Amino acid sequence: MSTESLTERQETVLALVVHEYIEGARPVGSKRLVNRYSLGISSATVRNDMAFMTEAGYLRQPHTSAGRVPTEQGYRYFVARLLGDTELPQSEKRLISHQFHQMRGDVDEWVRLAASVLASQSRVASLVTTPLPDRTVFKHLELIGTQGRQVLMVLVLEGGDVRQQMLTLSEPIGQAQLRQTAERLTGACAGQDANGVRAQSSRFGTLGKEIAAVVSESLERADEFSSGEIHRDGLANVLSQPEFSDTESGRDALRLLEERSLLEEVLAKALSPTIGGVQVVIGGEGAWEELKDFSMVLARYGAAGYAIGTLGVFGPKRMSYGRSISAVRYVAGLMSNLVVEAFDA
Amino acid sequence: MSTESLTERQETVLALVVHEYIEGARPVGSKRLVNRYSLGISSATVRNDMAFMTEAGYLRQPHTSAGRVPTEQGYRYFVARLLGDTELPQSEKRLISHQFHQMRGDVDEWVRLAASVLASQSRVASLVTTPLPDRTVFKHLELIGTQGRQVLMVLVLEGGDVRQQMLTLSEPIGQAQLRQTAERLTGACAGQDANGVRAQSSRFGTLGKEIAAVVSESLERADEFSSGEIHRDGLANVLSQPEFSDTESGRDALRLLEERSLLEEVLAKALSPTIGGVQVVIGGEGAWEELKDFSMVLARYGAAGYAIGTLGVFGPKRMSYGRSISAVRYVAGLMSNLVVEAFDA
DNA sequence: TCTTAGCACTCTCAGGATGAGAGTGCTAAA
DNA sequence: TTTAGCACTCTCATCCTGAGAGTGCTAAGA
Repeated sequence: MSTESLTERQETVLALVVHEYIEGARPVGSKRLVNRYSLGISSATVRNDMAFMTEAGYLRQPHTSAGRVPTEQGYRYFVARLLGDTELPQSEKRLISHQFHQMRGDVDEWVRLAASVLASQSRVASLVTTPLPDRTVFKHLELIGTQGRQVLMVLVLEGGDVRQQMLTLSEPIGQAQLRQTAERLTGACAGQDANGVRAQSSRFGTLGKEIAAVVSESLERADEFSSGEIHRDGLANVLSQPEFSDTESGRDALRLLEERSLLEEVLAKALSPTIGGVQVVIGGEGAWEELKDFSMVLARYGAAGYAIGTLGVFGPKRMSYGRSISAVRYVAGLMSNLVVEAFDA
Repeated sequence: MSTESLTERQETVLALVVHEYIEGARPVGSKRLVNRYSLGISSATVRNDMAFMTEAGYLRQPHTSAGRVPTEQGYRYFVARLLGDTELPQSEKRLISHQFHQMRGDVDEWVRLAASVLASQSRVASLVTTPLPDRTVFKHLELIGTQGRQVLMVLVLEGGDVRQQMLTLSEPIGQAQLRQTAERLTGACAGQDANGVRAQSSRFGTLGKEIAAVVSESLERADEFSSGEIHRDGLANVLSQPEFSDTESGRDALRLLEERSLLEEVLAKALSPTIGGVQVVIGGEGAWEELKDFSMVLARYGAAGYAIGTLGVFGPKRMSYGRSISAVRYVAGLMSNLVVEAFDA
């Protein structure tokens, strides 16, 4: 686990091992490397470098007399220092951008398309959460009586998000009074967050207080980090990866992808709350034992003051980081534009 | 493929073959049967019956001198005539019902729980769509200006469903006029469906006509059978089934489960629009070639005049139909109650 | 007429043996 | 420092083989 740095030649070898292993999914040997890439050195020299890097923790041998496989440390070094700034080819970008412009639908449709694009570009599984307002601010309230004491509350948030909720009032109230109360609340609380609404609460009558309590609670609930619905796509891609060909591990991979709570935790903790920048989580980074065989490439999208969501890909550690990173970066950019466009004039 | 009926003894044998094959996942032989179940006949007799039923199309031999496996026809006969009315054990019912009552959340949470329960009960994958109003009737409209010509339209439907949509008007309009128009439209169109709204349209001014067009279009869109979001759970269960242990077929299964359009088609066509009653789709029933290795057990839930959704399970033809049917029936019942409760006083 | 014991035959599948291929570390020479 | 050469190791696809389970058929029994 020493962090001594590598010579230029060693870096080349490391990069080739990572590349070759990602392509071929089997341990990479010295001879294979010199045969396929005409680097000007012999296999014995490569062997020496490999031995050094194995000692230093960048490579690993599955068994004596097998080729080398990158360790997590090796992948990290590769991603951080050897993988240049990758970009999707122009043609791909145009194609994707076209698909996004083709579509004029609701948020769910964007999310679905983003997940689909990420999955097909990265060739692993993808995750996209629906965007949620980053600071939940009240904008408008509507109360609609149904029958008896049952009332439908429609809460419009800054940024255009809408929530509906059924309330049971302590006594039946007519539509006229409901409307009046809703207008009063809207007038007094527009632009406030949960605490602001609570602060205004004393100004209202019984019904107003009752409603204000529900509203502030709802605003508060939204403020806790809840990632919204998580859309997945490309699950089948993960099963194509040879490391998950045996039933056991394939099932494990799927189980992780289905487990909402784990994913939410990773999305929340691994990503800095700022937008822009792609985060690579390799083998759980020591924090998540369950993820030790997996990597994720994640990014936030949206814009501060509007709404924020998360998207990314999930696959084996042996994934094409270049492809994944560039796809995630590009799609996050597109989605951010959409969020801003949709909520702006 | 003759449909001659079977003797009582043959039915017993068929039922046992189906049962044994579902449990053990390997072809069922005559000796095995007489050893494990003390039916009062010899293996030779069983062999004769098996030979007859193979001829008649209920059973199949994977190869000469292997045991028998039920055909689709065999499964259908079993489900229709031999599988009695199955019910979940009381203890399970209580447990599930408890989970549902525990939860006081929004529709998405119900859907998630239903999918989770179905998956764990049936031990295959589950699907649950969000409930949608069965006839889309306008109830209330709200227009909220944001900036410039951009307006957020909030459309409340009978039954409590809410949709939001961004509009770009042909010219900027102040909030006061927006509000007035919304009120006028609400007054004139409450209780109408898409055509009703269109019929009223001539009574409004320019802005009113513009909005009414969007509203009626939105109502219409909802009326086409769109199944809403499809929630899945228990995908990993499917991979545990031995028939999907090899990579190829497991991936196929997942791909089908991910394919929204196919699932929507099946849910729409296979199910009668009435609620109550569980439908079993075995091997695609000739209509869907892709589903020839799979079975689904489906039901609608909700209530006419409120909202309707679909739920069910998806697995190999060799699935426990008894368990699946009883789980689907019970969960559909619970969900129907929830829908009615939520939208009633 | 229906059932069953017996028999010869078939087919699968798990387990063991084997050899080719790929890779390694080490040593000694350039 | 690099490299050619060598002896050694480990995997993996392939082949072989025998046990086990199952079948259909025939002839005898109820």
